[in-house]
Amino acid sequence: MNPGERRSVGDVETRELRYFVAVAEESHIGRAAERLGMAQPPLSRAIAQLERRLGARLFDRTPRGVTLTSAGETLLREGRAALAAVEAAERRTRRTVETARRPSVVLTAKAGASSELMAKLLDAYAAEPDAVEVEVVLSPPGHQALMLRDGRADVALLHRPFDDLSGFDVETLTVEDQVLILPAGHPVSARSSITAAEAASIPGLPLPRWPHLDGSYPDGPGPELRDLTQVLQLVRLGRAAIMLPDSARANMREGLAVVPLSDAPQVTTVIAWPPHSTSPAVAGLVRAATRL
Amino acid sequence: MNPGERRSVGDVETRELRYFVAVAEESHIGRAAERLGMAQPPLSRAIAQLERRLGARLFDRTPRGVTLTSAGETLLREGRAALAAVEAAERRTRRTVETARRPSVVLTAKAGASSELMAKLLDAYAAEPDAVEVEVVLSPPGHQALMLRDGRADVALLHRPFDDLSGFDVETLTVEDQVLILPAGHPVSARSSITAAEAASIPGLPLPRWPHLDGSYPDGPGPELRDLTQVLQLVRLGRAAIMLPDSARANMREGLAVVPLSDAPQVTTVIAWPPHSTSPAVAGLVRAATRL
DNA sequence: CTGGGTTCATACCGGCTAGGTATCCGATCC
DNA sequence: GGATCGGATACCTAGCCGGTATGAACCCAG
Repeated sequence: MNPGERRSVGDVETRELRYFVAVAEESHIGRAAERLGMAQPPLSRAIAQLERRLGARLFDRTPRGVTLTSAGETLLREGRAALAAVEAAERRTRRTVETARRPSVVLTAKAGASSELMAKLLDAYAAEPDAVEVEVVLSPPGHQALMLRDGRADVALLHRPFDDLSGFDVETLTVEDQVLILPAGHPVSARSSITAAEAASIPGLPLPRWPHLDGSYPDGPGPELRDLTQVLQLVRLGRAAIMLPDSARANMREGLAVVPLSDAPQVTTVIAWPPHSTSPAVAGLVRAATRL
Repeated sequence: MNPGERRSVGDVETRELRYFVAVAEESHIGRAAERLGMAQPPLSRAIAQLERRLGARLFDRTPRGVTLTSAGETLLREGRAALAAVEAAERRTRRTVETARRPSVVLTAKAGASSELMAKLLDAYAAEPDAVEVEVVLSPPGHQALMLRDGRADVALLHRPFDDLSGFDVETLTVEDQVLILPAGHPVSARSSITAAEAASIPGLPLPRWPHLDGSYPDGPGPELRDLTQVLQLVRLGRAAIMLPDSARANMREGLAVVPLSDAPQVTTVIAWPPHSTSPAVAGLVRAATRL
């Protein structure tokens, strides 16, 4: 074989994609190399080689690091999806032998939400004749879809419009309006309804900020929080307000008031699973969920 | 670094996936090696190594070749999807620089169908102010979804329930009933409707068989055909009948009769595109399509 | 039962390439 | 203008990937 053709154009390896994603996320080859546990020069070379192979400049080199070109942005988006798919293939293959020994199914849901729905779902499924063990993974908001994509979970409870449902098969479970939770006795709590825009600009009651998937926080005036109970405590103390789906009333204690939001999007809870799933346990969970 | 850990568990390369898929498809390591342009021993080793890494036996070795285990079937399904995703990442990245020079969008549709819809769509899109060149790729039935998945196309016209739409964003364009096309003058052509089961068992008029994605044909009595005009000719000659969506009447000539099918599933034509598409041309085509 | 054919596995070897170290170049900032 | 930071280049080493030769297990024919 011609040495120049040993690696035909159009044959990107996952290692290269991992390198690329690391560099893109760090915007810095040196730091990315450190994160990858390797030296900077080979990483520089690998990126350059990938750029040559793709016939596209992926980064603009600046004195402070590197920034993505538009081609790079495409590769970041698509490459992440591709890496998730490869990881999913790997995990699900491993899982196949595991579940053959002892059948089980991994269900993931947002920590601290849908607990009532979840309980009913688990009960309903457990009543099925061929029910297997359900491993429940409660992960931080927004991670459920990722876990489903990369094979760490078999089924997930997701929420429209917050989660990205693309690529999944879904079945709708509940649709709820959103409400604004604020301190009991606050003047606004007397109102019969409020708009999202108004809710976001109540003097002295900023909406809290939630972390992104990578752990960073958006800019804004509100407090940075990751825990729902923390937030509710803060609301009780008169330091914040928060928009939540209607079902959140269930977990509420004293000291809080509720005002319906007139124009906030409805929150849909769905059960989602990867397409082409062959697992009877997943099918059973979905069946149980839709029967609720 | 410890030599034994240079390649951490959980780090499958696309090359390995390609090897695995080839072996799975050939059910024969030697033939797969030939197809891959390599010798058999390294391929054997690569598969064994992959099995070790995944901790799962992927093939049962038989004296006549190899057969997939259940873990192998999982990896075949998931691995194909992962490879398509990697190829998509690569192609779309290349495409980004190409379309920056000269904007264009690749639309794929089933050869020999939807021609009227297609014409209207192209006209409607061309009328948009920022329309770009549309590269139409007519591919054999069933290939459209694949092309969309691996990045060879940007948008596709697909048909429920024939195409697998999972993983795509879609917008429904038309819904049609199916009809049975048979030779004019045939006794059955006098009926006002017919069931799919009846249509499949008309004496002397077998339904033709269509090739699978890999080019092989399903078993059955009907003729093996890949071309719609061929089929219609055969129908005219009184040698076959065929079930088609209602819109196929448009392309029909003399010598053919049409009987509505009472229980065949409706055929939905949709325009589909990969989720997270950032292409304004794709958005424009979708907009134009939904306005039809 | 025995010999040949088929198919995958093992043994061994060579070259490519991924990764390491040392160093350079270019830009920025005081 | 020197110091610093960050990426690129040069060069070397070793591991791995792929090739050839051969073994081992099984099937089938006679």
